[in-house]
This record gives sequence, C-alpha cells and structure tokens, in this order.
Amino acid sequence: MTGHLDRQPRRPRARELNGRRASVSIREVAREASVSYQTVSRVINESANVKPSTREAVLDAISRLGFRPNRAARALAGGPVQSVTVLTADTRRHGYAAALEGIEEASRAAGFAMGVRVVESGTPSSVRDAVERAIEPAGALIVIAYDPPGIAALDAIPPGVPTAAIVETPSGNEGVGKPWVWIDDGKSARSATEYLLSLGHQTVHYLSIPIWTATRTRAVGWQSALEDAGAAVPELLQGGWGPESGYEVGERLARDPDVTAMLCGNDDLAMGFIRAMNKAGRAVPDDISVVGIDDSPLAPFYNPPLTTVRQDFQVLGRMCFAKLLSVLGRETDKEVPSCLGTELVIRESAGPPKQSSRRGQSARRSALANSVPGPDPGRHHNEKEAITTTRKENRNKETTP
Amino acid sequence: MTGHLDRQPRRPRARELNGRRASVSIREVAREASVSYQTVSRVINESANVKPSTREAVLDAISRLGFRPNRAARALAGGPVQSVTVLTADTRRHGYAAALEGIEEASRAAGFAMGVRVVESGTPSSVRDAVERAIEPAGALIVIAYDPPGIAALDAIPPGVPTAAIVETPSGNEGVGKPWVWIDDGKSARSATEYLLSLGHQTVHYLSIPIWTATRTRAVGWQSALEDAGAAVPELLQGGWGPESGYEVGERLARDPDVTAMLCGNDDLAMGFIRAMNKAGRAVPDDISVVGIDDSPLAPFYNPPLTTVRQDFQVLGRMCFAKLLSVLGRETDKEVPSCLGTELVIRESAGPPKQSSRRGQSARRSALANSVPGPDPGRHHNEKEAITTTRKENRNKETTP
DNA sequence: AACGGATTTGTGAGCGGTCACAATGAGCGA
DNA sequence: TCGCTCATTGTGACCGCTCACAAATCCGTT
Repeated sequence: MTGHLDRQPRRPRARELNGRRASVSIREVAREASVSYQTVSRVINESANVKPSTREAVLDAISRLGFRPNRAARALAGGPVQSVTVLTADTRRHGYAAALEGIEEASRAAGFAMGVRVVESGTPSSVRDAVERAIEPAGALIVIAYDPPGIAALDAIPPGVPTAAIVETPSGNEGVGKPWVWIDDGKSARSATEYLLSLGHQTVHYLSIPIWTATRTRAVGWQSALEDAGAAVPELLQGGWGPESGYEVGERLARDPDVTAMLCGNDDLAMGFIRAMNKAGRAVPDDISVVGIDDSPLAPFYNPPLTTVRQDFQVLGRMCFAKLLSVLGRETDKEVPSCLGTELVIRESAGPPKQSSRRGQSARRSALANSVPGPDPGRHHNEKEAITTTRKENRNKETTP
Repeated sequence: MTGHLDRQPRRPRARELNGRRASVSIREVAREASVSYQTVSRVINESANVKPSTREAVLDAISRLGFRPNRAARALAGGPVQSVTVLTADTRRHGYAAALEGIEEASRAAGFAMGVRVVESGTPSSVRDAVERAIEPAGALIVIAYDPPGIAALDAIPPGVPTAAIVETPSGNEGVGKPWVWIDDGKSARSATEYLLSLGHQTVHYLSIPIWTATRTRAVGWQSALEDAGAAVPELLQGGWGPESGYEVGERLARDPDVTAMLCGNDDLAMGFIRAMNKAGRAVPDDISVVGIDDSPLAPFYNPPLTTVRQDFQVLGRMCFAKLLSVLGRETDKEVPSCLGTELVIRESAGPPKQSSRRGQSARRSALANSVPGPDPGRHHNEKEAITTTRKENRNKETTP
C-alpha cells in the first residue's frame, strides 16, 4: 500500500534527444537566469519595464540553452499572431506562384510561419467549409482572389479574422481603406494596346483571361485605348488561363487577315497563341504581332521573345503581407500602398504590320537585335519605361536573347 | 473590503463574434452532449472503446456547435502530428513547384496543415539556424533536397523530428529503408539519349543541370547510353537551372557543326538553348535536335514543341507525403514506393540529323505532324512508352499543337 | 445474487506560453 | 523617517487539448 503513495513522476511527453529535452521551455530559461518565467516572457516579447541588466541575463540564458518560443503554446495563450495561411486556387501559374514567393519572403522576414491551402472550386458551402478548416484560431489569412474560388473564399471569411487580400483592380474607390492590394492591369492593357497602335496597326484584338468580376480591368484598358485612338473595337475574345486556351483561339483565328495585332491577357495565352500561328504558317511578328501581359520567366526565351507588360507579383505579395501587418496593428512607418504599377517590356513578338509602308525590313531587323525599335518614339508608348526593364536584377537575368 | 472578494470573472481571451465565442471548445461540446470532455476527445481521435450511441451523440453535438479542434492546443498537448513544413530552396521552378502542389494535395486530403519555408543558401550554421527556426515542436518536415541549401537542410535536421525528403537518385542502395523518394532520372536521360541516337545522330551532347552530389544520375544515364551504343562521349556541359543558362551555352555552341543533337537537363535549359539556336540562325529540329527533361507545362507550346521526358513531380510530392505518413506510424495498407518512373514524350524539337541519308524530308514532315516518327522503331526507344503520353489528362491538356 | 473481467466513462494534471493582478523594490519630496 | 508613486518582478489562472489513471458500468458465470 505504501508503495503506491510515491507515484512515478510523469514521463515527459516532449521529444527527447540523448536525454536532453528537444525543446527548452520558458521556465527552464527562467531558472537558468534566476528570474521568474514571466520576466522571460517579457523579454522575448520585448516588453518595456525590464531592467537592462535583467534583460541581458535572460538573453544570455536563452542563447545558452538554445531556447526558441513554442509557436503553438504562444498562439494558444493568446499571444500575438505569428502565422499566415494563404488561401489560393492555384500555386503554379505565374501570378499566383510569384505572389506566393513574395509573401513567403516577407513572412520569413517578419518571423511568421506561412501556410498554404488550396481552395478548390465548389459550392458556396463547400468553399465556406474549406475556409473554416483553414482558419487557425490564432492565425491570419491572405487570400488570392483572382478567380471564383478565391473570391468565394474571401467572401466566406468570418469577421474577426485578420485578413489581407490580393484582388483584381477594384472598381471606383471600392478598394480604398480595405486591406487589399492589386496591380494596375488596366494600365498594362492600355500601354500594350497603345504600343501596338503606335507600330502602325489599324486596331488591336484582345484575347482575355477569364472575366469574373464586373470590373474586367484589362478589357477596359484595352478598349479605352482603342477608343481614344479612334480605332475600331473588335469583339473581345474570351480565353482561359493556360497556353492551351491561347492555342485554341489561335487555331480559329489563323486565317483571319483582319487580325494583325493581338494582345493577350497573359503570357501563357500569348505563347499558346503564337504557337498556333506558327503551326498555321503565320510568322510572328512578321505576319502578326502578339503582346502578352505578365512578363513570366520564360517570356524572354520564347520564340520569338515575347513583348509583354511586366507585372511584379512578387512585390505585390510583399505588399500584401505588409497590409496584413498593418491589419494586425503592427504599424509600419508609412502607409502601405495598395496599387502596383507595371511597365512595358519590348522584345520581339510585335512589330509593324505587314502592309505598313512606314517601316521596312530594316526596322524589323533592328528590333530583332533587341535595340528598342524606333517607331514614333514617345508618341503613345513611354520609351524610358521600356528601357528600365533591364535594370531589374532577378533570377531571370535577361541575357538579351 | 468585502467588495474585493467576489472578483470579476475573467474576460474571455478568445476572439468573440457577436457575443458568441468564435471558437468552440471540447468542453462545450461535452456539456452539449452530456458527456465528459475526455469522451469528446476520444471521439474526435477515433479512439476505440466508445459506445456507438455515445459517439453518435457527441458527433451530433459537434456538428450542431460547429466545433473544430484547435490545432495549436492539440499539438501542445502532445496529440498526433498534423502539420508539415516543406523546406525548399525554391518554389517556382517546375520540379519544386509541382512537388509542392502534390504535397499540398496530399496534406489537405490527410487533414494536415502545410507550411512552406524557403531556405536560402548560406553557411552551414545559417542553414542550421533556418532549419531550427522552421521546426515546430509538434510538426513534421519535408525537405526538397535538390540543391546545396536543400541538402544542407536535410543534413541539419536534428534526430527525432519526423522527416521525409525528395532527393536525387541515391547511389547504390543508399536510399533503401530511408523515407526518401526520387525520380528515376537516370532512365530519363538514357531514354532521351537512346531516342536521339535512334534518329540517326552520331552522338548526343549533354547540357547538365547543376551537379552537386556524387551521383549525377542524369549524366550517368546519358553517358552509359552512349557507351552502350558505341557512340563517342562528348565533354559534359555544365549549366544552371534556368533558361538564361541554356541560352548562354547555346550562344557558345551555335557555330559548332559537331553538335547535331543536344540533350538538356531540364526543359528550361532546352528552351533557352533553342532560343539561342534560332537567334543564331540554326533551325530546330532541322539543323539541330534538342530534347529536354521534365515536360513542363509550356513544353507542348514552345516553338517548336519540345520533345522531352515527362517526370511527374506532382505524383512525387504525393509519394513523399505518403512516406511521411508512414514515418509517423500512420500505416498505409501497402508499402510506399520510393522511385518514380518517367516517359518519353515525342514532340517536334528532335528529328533526324541533316546529313543523314537514312531519312529524308518525308520522315521529318511526319514528325512535324505529330505522329510518332518511324526511324528504327523499337531498336533503342520504346515506342509504346511514347504513345502512352497522350493518355494522361491534366491541366495542360495537350491540344497537339 | 454475488463476482470477476472487460468495456466505457470520468477526473486530475500538464503541455508552454500569456494575461491579470499582486507584491516588491527604488526614488523622492515632505 | 515616513509615505507615496513609479518601475520592476513574481504568482495564479487559464488557453484547448491530451495523457495517465481511477471510477463506474456492463455482462456472462458460478
């Protein structure tokens, strides 16, 4: 009977590692530094009102023991939010993947953990369920709302959950004050259209990415550019996201002599479209000019290298994370911008129209050599903008192909 | 004095939402179902020894209250691991991004949360630090070890942390028994090389992706295929990961008449290389044949469509997650395979050599029309394999461009 | 009807951190 | 020297869940 009184000490549940606890707790640090655990908590939370000498001692103990705060415990106890989950319908396509990369960078810099959850398209209630499932009680959310699942997810977030979002250009001033960021893709479409017109094309056709919202900014930018120039506005062509969709449309249009200039809603579409042109025996840019939007990594190395409008989704991702931080009350010095600009990148997939007498073979040749082509410089298209493109150094260092 | 005795009840710390707690706890479910909280715990953990009628009642209360277990609390209390963090040096390039997608799918299906942390290259100690930082005390890890940072990260993981990894083909039987998965990329390189030889090329040059490990499987596959065929083995060309690297090498080699067939370590390299060829006035495949490895989404829509070897990293990612599950003791019915096969996808970037008298224009034409070309069928390259390629349906539904 | 074993359910403690509040020490004017 | 305020530190409870173990219930035997 007496033997039962001194019960076995509880087996520690934490992972062990050659006898030493794998994870050091705040209390052990406290003992090491001869202070209370609360003081340790204060130190790691950078609270004021800790005597400098005490702080020193605690910091010392922390590094001696290799202490690292336990995120789960912190979250559970109501500490500051330190994790984001990104809700997105896609992780591979250029815009999504680049945004994800930007968010990851920013979250890492801020000491946040980043999670990713794909939301599939489905019924409103299934999306709502997926969102609920993705919400961690002490976490924040970033939504990429470029498509129906994303938009539905953004709608389905219960109030009270700190959230920021990457959205399409909001109409009017719907986006002001909201923790949203977007790319000025209306301007993208406009500048690309203006550039094509400046090359001498009578009009510009537009193959759109899927249009979900009422805003359809890119289409508007394209259309208004045409109208401003007094050019005819052809029927808008609806495409999907991927190159196969551009290819299909290209097959249908290959025999149409009216289309001499094609603007595509993104680079994938443009590449698929160009492929279809070549397959059908139409040369780009000699027979038909094609311009994309995005400047994806492969654009400089396509055949021909793709003239496109750079949209830096990676920066957008970082901006979005900054927005989230401001939602969480971690004030950054200055206001986080919501809208990101774009820049035309001139390469070789667009040139003067075939019948145009204004520019001959020689001009086209010079374009192929990657100097900025000279047609009507600065009339519609800002030449400086194009030149700045080579400044940016990143993974896809352009080797001027 | 007496007024101090009945102290204010503690203000609840959880997020509130129109007066109702945003997050329902196990104890509230217990009250609703008139059982103890422990019984609720047993039900949500699918423990045996719960009377069916009780389970029913609890499940009912759960759905009525919209209860969802708190992952942080669960982790803290030593519950089963329910989250993975993927450690990787990259999130955008084909192999990485596709693997990530596969892991995400599998983790979602298993009810796991997935995190992503990029490890940058750096000193061993900085990598070690990054890894430590990424480890959640109650989480698991997946490492993509295709490059020095990834390999260093895998090395730096302290024992006791449940880990699975995506690695390059291990040499010998180094990989057996380990929770590793890989793609049989030696076979990829071999089959591509054999295919090019079967078209009549005297030899095949190889532009390699970066070689870090001693194994360099792709290079070995290429070399042994050449040797088996009695062909000369040209010097191996070292490249990077991206198209710019393929472009640079292409520029250097454009004038070399000896190279009539080029195998590239991945599709990006191949596209950059082809671009350089075209820029230099060399036609693909008429003047030079190029084959890639990976079958990235854009490969079918490149100019010309890229002949390549499909490596399904998405499936690989799912396999890796399954491995992790088995590390965690969640036995799946059958053993999880470690090695994934590949298949040659014949498109239009490779053809017979220019001077070859065995095949004339007509054969090349047929290749361009995307029928499987006929040279020496079945001698080196398995024709059936090539045909199966069109079976797979996925996002990049091939519209036979 | 009483008994033993297996099945089902309940209780107490603790995971690692935070909050609220109490307690202690230091500084300073009266 | 006392009393007061402010800065610093400590204690208790709890976040939501799981563990270990105890208690209660069921059921077929004798």
